[in-house]
Amino acid sequence: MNREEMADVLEKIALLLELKGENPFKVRAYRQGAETVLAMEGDVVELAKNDELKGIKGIGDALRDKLGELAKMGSLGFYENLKKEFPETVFALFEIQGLGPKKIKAMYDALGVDSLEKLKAACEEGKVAGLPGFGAKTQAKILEGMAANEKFADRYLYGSIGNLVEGILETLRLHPEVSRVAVAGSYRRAKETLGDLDFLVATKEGALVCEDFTTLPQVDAVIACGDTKASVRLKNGMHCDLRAVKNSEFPFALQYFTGSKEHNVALRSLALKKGWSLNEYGLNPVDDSTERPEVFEEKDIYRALGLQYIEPELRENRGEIEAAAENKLPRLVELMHLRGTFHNHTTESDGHDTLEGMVEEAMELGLQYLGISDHSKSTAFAGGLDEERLLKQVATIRELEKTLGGFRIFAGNEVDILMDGSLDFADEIMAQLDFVVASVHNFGSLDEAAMTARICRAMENEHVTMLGHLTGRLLLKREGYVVDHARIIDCAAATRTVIELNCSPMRFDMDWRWWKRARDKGVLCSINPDAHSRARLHHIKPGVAVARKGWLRREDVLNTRSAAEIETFLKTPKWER
DNA sequence: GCCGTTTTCGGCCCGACTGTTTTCAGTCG
Repeated sequence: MNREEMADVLEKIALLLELKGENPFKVRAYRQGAETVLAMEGDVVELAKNDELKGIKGIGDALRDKLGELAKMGSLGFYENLKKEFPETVFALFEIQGLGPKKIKAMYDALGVDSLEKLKAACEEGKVAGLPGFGAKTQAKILEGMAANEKFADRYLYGSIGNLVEGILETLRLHPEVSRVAVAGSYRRAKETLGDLDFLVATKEGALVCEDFTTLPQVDAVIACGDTKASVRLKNGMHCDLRAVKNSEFPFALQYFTGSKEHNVALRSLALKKGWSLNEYGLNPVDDSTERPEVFEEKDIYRALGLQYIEPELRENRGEIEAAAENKLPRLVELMHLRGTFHNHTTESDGHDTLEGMVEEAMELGLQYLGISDHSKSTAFAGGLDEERLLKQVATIRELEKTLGGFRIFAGNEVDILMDGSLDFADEIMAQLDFVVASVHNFGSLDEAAMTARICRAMENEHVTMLGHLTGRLLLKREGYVVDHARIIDCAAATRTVIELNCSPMRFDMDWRWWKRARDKGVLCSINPDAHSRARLHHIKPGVAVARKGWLRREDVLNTRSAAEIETFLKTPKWER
């Protein structure tokens, strides 16, 4: 039983109680509890075992007992009983956009719908449209939602599985028969969503390492296990492969299994032109006239082909091979370059941690400054601040900052962009802030022209420092607003507005595919975690990887600048930045 | 089920949007 599994049980209880029509506040207490378990400090499993959760906000007597039972016994009687009332397959129904507990319950009671299969059949037979409160449009929306889910099926968020990957890597590294270890595939390329995981080891004992791999605690089921390859399904449902190769083959296998397919095809055809045949085992001369190059690491393969080393994040065949041939690859930004970060929430709006807690974590991360931007008043569901609370928060920040020995807190706000592109606060209020993140949170169904114009109008405001989560997308869940990226980038360049790379794992918004264009137009990026808890400040790490994927260099990222440089930047009139 | 400088009961974030209705229920954020 680990932290994630404990949180998952509470989350599932919340769903089942909802389905039973329980008091919505009780449901929320369980959901809140799941959040708390995920975000809280310390070893929550150990604390629960020893009944030391007293005083944790959001965990009361009932949840404390249940978490204790879970940690000690590995299961929870209350949950097991609850599960008996509905088949396991109902959980999948909640994943469909537009379906909530009431509708699911109505279909369950009237039609016996308790799985995706039965839901699909009921919709296709037109039975759903006939239920009271349902209609033809609802039925069509459900089918649409199911199609979207099938499209996204079995994919996972890059930013959410870092710990899982590190854990597996660590175990493989410790194996006595393993000399080299790497994670390859789309994870290594920092793709925002992943279908599976690929690990690679160099070993002389392939069969043994493969066998041991299948017994990792993260493994749920073994699909295949041979001398050079093992395939498993992990406990989170992810498909995961291990490849075992000889040490001399390792660089070739790493290059090959990192991909992308498109990059590899282009690379192999380049190799052929130079008289080599490249595959996952080696670089071989097509005829006997050429001598075999010495290859010890991946870099040597690229060198042998007359290329600069291409960082994994760039391997999408989007111009990186041509750039490498001309020695024109960018020197990419690195995590150690970050000096601070903007766009973070506190308990003043919908964050889970206090201002002090967030600052403490930022200091722990080695940052020099932190930007605080809670929600503005229009985002009422998130406890958005009105003018009075905002200015009070600014005063609190100024006072706290004096006690921090030079650590800077920049006082800002995530100000709502209203329907017409005007902003949630008047200019004279925003003028009292150090920075403003302007974001869209509603009217997501505006058409492309209206949404683009709305966002551009917001950027034209002199107080808007940066644009938050450009498309509002939620990866694997919801497409973003339809916007004209090119026009917005042009507008950002013209108005000297920074664009955020929101590195919440479900966002990574603006998308990496647009950053090179923005960079070339002189638009600055801010790598922002949009952290709603101190733990989520750590998302700047996958954020940097995705920024690298967008070809961004240190100088393209605002928050690689020192606190003093930021101070100057923010004090300079926007149009002169 | 949680919480408390109105503290052991009675609140608990609430507005927009959609599709179903003819004034509202369900979902989302």
